[in-house]
Amino acid sequence: MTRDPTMTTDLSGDYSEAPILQRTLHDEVAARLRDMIVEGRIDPGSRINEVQLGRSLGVSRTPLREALKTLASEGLVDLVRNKGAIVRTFAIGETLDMVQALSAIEQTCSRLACDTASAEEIENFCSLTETMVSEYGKRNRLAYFKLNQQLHQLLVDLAGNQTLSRFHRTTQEQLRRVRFIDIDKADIWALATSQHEGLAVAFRSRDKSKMGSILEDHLVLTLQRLREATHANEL
Amino acid sequence: MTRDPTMTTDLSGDYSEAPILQRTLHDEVAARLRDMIVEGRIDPGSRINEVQLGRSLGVSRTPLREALKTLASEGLVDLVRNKGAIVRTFAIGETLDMVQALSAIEQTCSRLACDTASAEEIENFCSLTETMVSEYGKRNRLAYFKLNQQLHQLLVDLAGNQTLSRFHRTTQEQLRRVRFIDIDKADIWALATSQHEGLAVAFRSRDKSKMGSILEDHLVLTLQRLREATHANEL
DNA sequence: GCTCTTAATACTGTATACACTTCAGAACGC
DNA sequence: GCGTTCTGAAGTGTATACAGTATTAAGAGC
Repeated sequence: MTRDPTMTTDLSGDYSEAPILQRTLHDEVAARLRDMIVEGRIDPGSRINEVQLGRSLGVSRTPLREALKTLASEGLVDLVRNKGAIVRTFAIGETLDMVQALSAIEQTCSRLACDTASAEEIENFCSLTETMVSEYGKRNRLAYFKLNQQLHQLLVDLAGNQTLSRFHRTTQEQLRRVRFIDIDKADIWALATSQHEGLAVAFRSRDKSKMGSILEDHLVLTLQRLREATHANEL
Repeated sequence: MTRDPTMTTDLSGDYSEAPILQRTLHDEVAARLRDMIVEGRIDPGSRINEVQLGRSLGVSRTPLREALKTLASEGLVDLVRNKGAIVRTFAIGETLDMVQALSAIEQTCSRLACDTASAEEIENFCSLTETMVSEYGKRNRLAYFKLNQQLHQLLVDLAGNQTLSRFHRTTQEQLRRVRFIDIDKADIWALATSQHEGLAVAFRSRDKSKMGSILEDHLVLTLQRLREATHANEL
């Protein structure tokens, strides 16, 4: 018996699924590094000095190196033999690729979700949309942004395909790097919001092709926004 | 100057892009492990003993653990604190998810490729298809199988979206685990082959919707095949 | 002054050592 | 006999040590 028996009896109800989340050091380090890279606190293209970074994080090289392997798999750094980890520079093209990929997943999933989602789930989606619209009404960018991301992910999740959900999640995560280039112009913001409203309506009537075309429009809008932003502000 | 000058002058032509491929130990180990898992040489669900496996591979725990982090990111193993790496068991549902995801990518990419691929590239695709069909004529399963995989990947690559290509590649790689469940029945094999022929024709005329519907049929066929196979042979 | 060579330094790649957790079985009480 | 506690072994998590490679700077030759 590894746990305190009193605890065990306390939990004897049905709490067995509690995740508890005991992170290891390399997990923690990976998370920290991910943030640092994504938020641009480490220059893209720069090499990562393991001893230096390890010291600043207060860990030895071992968990740090393990974390770097994870980040490499996620495409955030490149690993070069005898040079170590190099923070990956995202070409504009790659960003557009990622956005396009996200949209492709969402379009596929919207079709699937029309078949598989329960009425309750769809209502949930719609009410979340409403919340977002109301945040738009208040011009609350941060709340809007978070809800927006949540909605896109929810749409994908409702298709019930774990593989696609995972891919969508990691890609979206990586895009945090460029997400500060966000809704600049009021008219574009308004348009995006109305698209979301349309999406919810189409979802409620399980209209696959309508959802598809709205998402396609949404993609075009995003790409355009990105291209404009990147002209001024080279990544 | 790090290299022997005579070498440098020898290479002064235009060989600078040679990949050379100096793998590190953890890369090598990751590749080996990937194969072992994918080919079922390590039982799904079993824990991986680091010292034991390291000894059998002739490496210390350090590169082995680093390799495991990579495999974990790829979803081949789960990492549990104080228990180490556990070979992931693929539920049937997850396999179906992956197949569906692959098809979704392919459908999206076929549409994109119709716009972006050059005539030459399309011809290349068509001739590869012909090669595969001729292998089908000889009932050469292995060659057929390889070409089949190549064709699917090529179609995706022709869309020119790195993100989608990468995802397609890793997912296909993971599916090697269940690919031994392959074309059992002659009629299904014939049907799949004819679908490929149709795909090439449609691609030549850049007929997006035709390609989409063929790929959808192809998916249905694959799913059906998988379901039948998995009924008999539980994974 | 410039280039090439060479030596020293810094840093990565790998192995080993130590600490802590988990698990299994023995010892013990009842 | 059954359950509980303790103890030891086994194994993972992390830190450190060592080896080999790249890079920088100094020096020699011209």
